[in-house]
Amino acid sequence: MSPKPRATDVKARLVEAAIRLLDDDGPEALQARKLAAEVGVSTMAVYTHFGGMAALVDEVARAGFLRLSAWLAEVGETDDPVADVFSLARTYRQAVAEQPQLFAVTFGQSAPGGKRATLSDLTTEEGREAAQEGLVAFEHIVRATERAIEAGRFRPVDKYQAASQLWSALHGFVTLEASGHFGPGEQGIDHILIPLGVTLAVGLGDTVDRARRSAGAAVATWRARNGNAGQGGND
Amino acid sequence: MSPKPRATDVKARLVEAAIRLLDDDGPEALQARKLAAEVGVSTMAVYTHFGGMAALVDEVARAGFLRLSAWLAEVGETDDPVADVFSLARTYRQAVAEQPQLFAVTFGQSAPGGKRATLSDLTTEEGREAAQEGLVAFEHIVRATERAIEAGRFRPVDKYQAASQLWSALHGFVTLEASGHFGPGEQGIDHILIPLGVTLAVGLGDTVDRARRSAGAAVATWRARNGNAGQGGND
DNA sequence: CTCAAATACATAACTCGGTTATGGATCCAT
DNA sequence: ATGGATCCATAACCGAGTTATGTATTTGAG
Repeated sequence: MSPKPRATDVKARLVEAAIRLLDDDGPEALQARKLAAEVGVSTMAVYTHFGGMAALVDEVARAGFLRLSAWLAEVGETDDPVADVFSLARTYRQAVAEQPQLFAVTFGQSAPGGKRATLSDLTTEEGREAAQEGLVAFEHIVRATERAIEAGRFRPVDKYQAASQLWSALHGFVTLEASGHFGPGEQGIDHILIPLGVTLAVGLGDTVDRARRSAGAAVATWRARNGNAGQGGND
Repeated sequence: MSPKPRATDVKARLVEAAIRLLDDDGPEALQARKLAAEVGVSTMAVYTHFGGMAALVDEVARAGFLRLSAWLAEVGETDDPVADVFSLARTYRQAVAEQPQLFAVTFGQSAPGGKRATLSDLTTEEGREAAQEGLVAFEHIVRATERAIEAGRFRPVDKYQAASQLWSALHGFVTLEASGHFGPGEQGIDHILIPLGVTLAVGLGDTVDRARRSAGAAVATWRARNGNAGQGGND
């Protein structure tokens, strides 16, 4: 009745191979034949486990969100919620910068086959799950925003509304930076992202002075945690 | 020596058909055979005029930027530069909302074949031209920002830097909205985009009061120009 | 322990879509 | 008019997703 499938890990290995090949060789590496060869199985494995390439790609997208959520979760909370917002932004950006191909898929910018119109009308079940994971990542921003409001740094507006503003700005920056605007390396961070964060914080109610100090605190935290590289670093 | 090619318009007709089919049938309609059939030629026309589908798609992307630039140019300038920023944002959003498929291609979110890693390493000549057109669209935002600084509404920061902040936020909002977040219809505009604009304006130096008035003025201008629909409009 | 059902997967063929090879028709300059 | 180049129709090629089919292996039941 319920012949539990053998505990092989072919499914997981396919996704792992997909992510690895994706970052190494670009989106065109996301091919059933290549992945199957990499894992050492036939292309049929893709269909028994996923039903098709689309679902496998959605699973890769979901993996991106999961990785992002995990990374954002590591940021943690300090007693300066605005600094935490900056840290979340820096982390979000770093994740995308380190695995641009993966997040291009995750954000639907590079769907092999040109599918995926909007996140709302996703076809596969895996796709809907991926969208859910995206909301989990968003929750981290909501939390920090909420604390900033509670701390009196932001005006008492709806936290989801304020968080959506921050998310829009952050996501837009990351997207445009990944597209090549704002120059290579860390340029965009100093010239655009941090000033953008200050602008938003001030616009949401913080003072210029406190916002700048929080930005500086986040930078210090970042350097302490990731080494003070990134000066001449080309990523 | 210079056998000027016959003045047929097959090339333009192919791009037009691509845009039309794209909006009607989605990205999967961007196929050499479908386009050729639509125009009434063979697939070879794609290769004589573009060299391949990739270049044709880049031309479609460029058409999106051109359309966006043209639309933004129509906004014009009033004596309230901050209101003009709101109007530009509203227009930018509207263009994407009306032709989401086109701009998904333009912004590289839906490249048939899964190409296009970053805008910086575009392969085809058309692709580079498309990127150039994107900068033209950006210039409209720079102009309005510059005038806002000159008018004393924004602090005297670098206009490109300030405009990049606005652009990031705007582009992020539009992208996320097109992905289905912020709900359908005009919801996102009232709940997120306009508050986001106020936040940014205030953060850049404007007062809350003046920023809100400018937002209101832009809304009034928009309604006057496009009819006061959009109340229950589902786009 | 045996057996039936279901799962996992190999092999190979099918389909669709981008691309290329080839040849003919048309247009322009000389 | 004629040579060369462009445009494009026909048809074949090729890569990649998918499907058809068969087999082995695992699982649960008796």
